[in-house]
Amino acid sequence: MNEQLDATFHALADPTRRAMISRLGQGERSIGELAEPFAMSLWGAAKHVRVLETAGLVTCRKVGRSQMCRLRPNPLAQADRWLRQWERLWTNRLDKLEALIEQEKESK
Amino acid sequence: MNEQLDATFHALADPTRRAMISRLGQGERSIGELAEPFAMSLWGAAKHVRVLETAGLVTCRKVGRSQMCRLRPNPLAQADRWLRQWERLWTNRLDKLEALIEQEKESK
DNA sequence: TCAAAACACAACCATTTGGTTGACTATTAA
DNA sequence: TTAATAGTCAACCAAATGGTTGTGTTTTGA
Repeated sequence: MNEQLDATFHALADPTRRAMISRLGQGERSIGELAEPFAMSLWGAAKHVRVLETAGLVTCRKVGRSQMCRLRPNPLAQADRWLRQWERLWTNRLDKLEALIEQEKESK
Repeated sequence: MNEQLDATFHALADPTRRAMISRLGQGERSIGELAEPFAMSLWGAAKHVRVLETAGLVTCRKVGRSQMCRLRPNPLAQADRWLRQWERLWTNRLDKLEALIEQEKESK
């Protein structure tokens, strides 16, 4: 249970892996496609994908000679829940959520 | 900017540090008080506090011979914003937030 | 059939992490 | 003044991280 949070936050702590998640947000991608934007070997990228996979953030399935990866929703929701616990403590105002969603638009 | 997210998620990826944050949610604590629940040297605990501090999650001020630490709100809000970006993509329903807040109550 | 593509795997490397200990400094209390 | 308390610091250690290369293996396309 706590290990899940460990793995999730650890997986998110690397900019390469966050970029991969962003990429996967646009749809299924192969490991090669995920590796391509980075100056990194294929095997290096595959290890990042493996971290995301063992953290439960991503699932992969074999399609021909490619490994197609896609996002899984549940684990981030758990991490988000943990964070929001503190946000609530600080703000004490739930309708601040609206303002955050506005900021999110311009940051993406 | 991205380094901030790196540091924040990395700081949160350790159960000891998350427990320290929980403790600090109840109010200011000294480093010794933060170390006490763990079977860990004082210096080990101080290093965890230093990670939280350099990630900007915590600030410390010297009070007598003690170092009093307390939470800072902003960085977690940024991490939360990042996570919610994906939650939105998956759910496409903003009012699911209410259900998550319900779950949060029983988990704490 | 045969070569290239997409990946798996082992082995290796440098750096970081999470932890320790022992000696030191500064503050407080008796 | 003296002794205990709270924390700092340097040095060290084992294990994990993030990366590489070289060598397979499987699948596809020509």
